[in-house]
This record gives sequence, C-alpha cells and structure tokens, in this order.
Amino acid sequence: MKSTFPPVEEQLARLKGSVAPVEIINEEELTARLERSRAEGRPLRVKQGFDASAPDLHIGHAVSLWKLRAFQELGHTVIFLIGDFTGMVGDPSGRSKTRPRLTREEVEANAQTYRDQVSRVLDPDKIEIRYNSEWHGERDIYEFLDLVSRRTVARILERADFRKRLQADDDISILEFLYPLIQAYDSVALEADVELGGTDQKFNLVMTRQIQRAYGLEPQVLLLMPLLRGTDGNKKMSKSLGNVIDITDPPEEMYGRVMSISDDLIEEYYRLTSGLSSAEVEAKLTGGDPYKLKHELARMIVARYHDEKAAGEAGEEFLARFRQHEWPTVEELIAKGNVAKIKSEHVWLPAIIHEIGATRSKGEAKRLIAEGAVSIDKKRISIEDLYTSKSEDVDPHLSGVNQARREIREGKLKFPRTVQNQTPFVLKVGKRRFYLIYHDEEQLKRHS
RNA sequence: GGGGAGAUUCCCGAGUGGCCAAAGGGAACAGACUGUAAAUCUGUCGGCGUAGCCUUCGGAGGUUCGAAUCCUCCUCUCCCCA
Repeated sequence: MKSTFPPVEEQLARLKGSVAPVEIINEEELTARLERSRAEGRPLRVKQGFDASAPDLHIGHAVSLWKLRAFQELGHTVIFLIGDFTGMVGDPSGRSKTRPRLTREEVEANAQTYRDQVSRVLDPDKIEIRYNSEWHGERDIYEFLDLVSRRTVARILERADFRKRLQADDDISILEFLYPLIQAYDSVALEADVELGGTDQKFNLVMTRQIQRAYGLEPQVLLLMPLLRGTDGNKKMSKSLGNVIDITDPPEEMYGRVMSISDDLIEEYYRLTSGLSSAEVEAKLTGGDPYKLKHELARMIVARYHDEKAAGEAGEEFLARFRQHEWPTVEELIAKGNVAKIKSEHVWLPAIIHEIGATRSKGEAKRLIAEGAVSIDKKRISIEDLYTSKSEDVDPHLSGVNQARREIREGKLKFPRTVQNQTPFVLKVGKRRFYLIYHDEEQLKRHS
C-alpha cells in the first residue's frame, strides 16, 4: 500500500525550517528524492548513527532528533542506528585508544535507554532501531578488504584533523584510518536515502556518499546539523566535559543548567534548543535582558522535555533556592534520592564526605572544608571543627596504630573529631551539592 | 632493515644524581563578588588522621648512601633513509 506525502515544496520548507541544517549535501538531490518518494508513495529512509557506549542523549543531540521528528511527521521512516560494532572497535577521535568491549546485554540495555530517551522527541512506534554489528559482525576478511580497497589513503588524508595530526607528528592508528570506511558501509547496508549528523561528522558522512557510489548505490543526502556548545560556552556539549544538559535531566536540574550557561550562548541556545522559529528568536532577543531571557529559555526547554507545569515549578524552585539561598528540605532530598547512609554517627567528617562519593579522597574533602565549601545544616564547617583535644570525641574507627599515637599526644595536640551533629543532617558540599546524611532507617521513615 | 628523537602527575610542558610530590601554563574545584553568567581577585589541585610517612615520572632489572635524572634489556610513538 502506498503512502501519501505533502507536496515537496512544503516538505522542503519544513525540513529547512526551525533549526536549519548548516549544510545540505545536496539540495537538488534532496528535492529529487522527495519528488520520487511522493510519486512512488515510498517513504524515505532517514538515518542517524549513535554511539552505543555512551547512551545519554543531551539537548545537543536533540537538535537533530527534532529534525528527525520532522521527517517522521512528514511520513518518512526514521532509522536509529546504534553503532555497537564500531563502538567496540574504537574511537575515531584519537582520544581514547580502545573502548571496553560491550557485551550483548550492555548493548541491549543501552538500546533500551536510547529508546526511552528518544521517545521524548520522536514517535517510538515509528522508529527502526538497527545495530551495525548486524552486518559488520558477520563480515569475513575478504569482504572487509573489498570495502577497504575502494578508497585511497589520499582520500582519507583529506580529513583536516588527520592532516593536522600528521603535521604535528602525532600518532594516528590504522584503526582510525579505517573507521570512516567501516562507518560508511552502514549506509550501504541500510540503503539510506538521507543521513543526519553534526557538522563535525562532515568528513565521515561525505565518505558514506563515496562508498555508496563505489557500491553502485545512489549516494545519500546529508543534512549537517549545527553543534551545540556546552554550558561552559567553550567546547561542544559532551558528557566527558561535564557541560551537558541531558534530555532526561529532571526539571529543576535542567532549569538550573540552562541558567548556568554563559551569556554568549543565549542566542545560540535560543536558536538551537528552544524550538522557536528564527523570526521568533529574532524578536525575543532584541533588547532582552540576559537574565530574563535565560529564565524564559529555561522554562521553554523544560517544557519541551517535561511539561509546562514542571517548568513552572522548576522556575519557582530555582528562584527560591538561588535567589533566597534556601536549602532543599529533607523531604525534597529524599524525593530526589540525594540520601546517604553512614555506618556510625562517630565518623570523621572528611571520611563521610569521601564515603558518600562527593570527593575522590579524604584529602580533597579536607581541602574543601578548609576552603569553606562545606556546611552542615546551614552552618559552615571550618577546619578547626574537625579536631578536638578531648579523646571521647575522637572517631573510634581510627584504629590501633593510631591509638598509640593518640595517647602520646593526648592533652597536647588535637585529634580528628567525629561529627557533632545528630543525624539526620543536611550536608552541603561545594556550590550545589546537597546530601541528606542519616544513620538509621527510622530517622528517614519519620520524614517519608 | 639502517640512523636519529622521544615517553614526566587530567592535558601541554620544565626538570639530566640529593634542595623533586616534581617549575610554568591550561583545565578543574573552592571562596569573595554576582544573575548558579562572564570578568576579576584569592586559594586548592597524588594518598594517607595535623606529623612525617607511603606511592608516582612508559615497563623490568641494575649502579649508588641516594635515581624522573646514570647503565642494560623490553614496549610504544615520531622523523629521516631503504
């Protein structure tokens, strides 16, 4: 049975609207494909690849997800390709050498989380999820060499990044060289008509076109989408750089993260993440006060991935928390799961901070305390608070070896002192990390 | 296959026998100031209970009272030649 599609003009307008692709390679081909699809009643196969080993999608990824959604709404087929095979062999950026091999179960678990996340933007019933191990996993070396033989080194060296590293005498592994080819084959296997990707993927995506031609297929159309910079305003949004806003972040978190973007990013975020048309963005931005603009943006973004109500509440909470410097209540911390149990009430504070995972070492915890970054129940802890000259306050977990020393110094020097507060108490570490520390379950139950 | 250069703490990079847990810069973190922004200033930035002690300078041995620094072998990277 044949599907019907809107007129090509209308489709094109839709695909180029809202967040426009930075580049379409190329537009005539896209028009031609759309026309043919309409004439034949055959939906286009629109593909985007995702990394199987990093299954958290952020609002930068969402830029192209929304574009995929436009395709979906126009009646085309969206293929969500999970690069489980390529994820297993390595990383093309040259940063990390080899990634840990993913097991079948991990891949499936990641695929499931992808599906959940993607459904916040796309219609989950209309996604074809595929894995590139389907074809690469089966491949023998002859087929592989056949693929490799279709390109030359010079072609690969066209990539600016390789040229640069070559000039800088940096190393490039052969695997990295092969990576674009392996990836390119995915589009051959999927018979993709269109592929979406970030502009940073341009080289790899152009390679897919060349490889498709080499296999006698019509090259796919590329929609290169703009990259969103991370909340720090310097680098691209990336989990490893810690400057992300995940599409699954809870409302308050999301709101707060939007508020923390640098001012230079306001326009970029409005354009790429708000869902407004460029005319609307234009209108908003002229003469707007950055602080207000950010609030408005935060509200829109939260509403997009949660709903209006959540966005409103997140906004109010934000104001309460950060304008009036309120601490979250015990109930809120419990609700969010920012709760940590300690073994005993008699534990040295840096040990607690370390134990709950707020710092990488006790030394770091101590440093933070010295810097005035740690508070308990709204009272700032100073380094002196950590020590006592009364041995009954000493952390009893500090064992035998130290016991002797402790005795020697009794009366003269100071010892680590256990937390003086009754549990449960609220511990603040750094600017925005709060933990409810408790010792026995009963204490918690009283609150929930 | 031959010749040369190199591997330092998250990154870049100094250090060529004790003064080195290792300069400097970047990143990061914290405090002050603020709008959870930027800029700025200040501080921190291997691990331990403040003390000294432990572990770290590609890997394994060795020389030495003492090694990131010297020697041997190994691994890896880059350059030039074939």
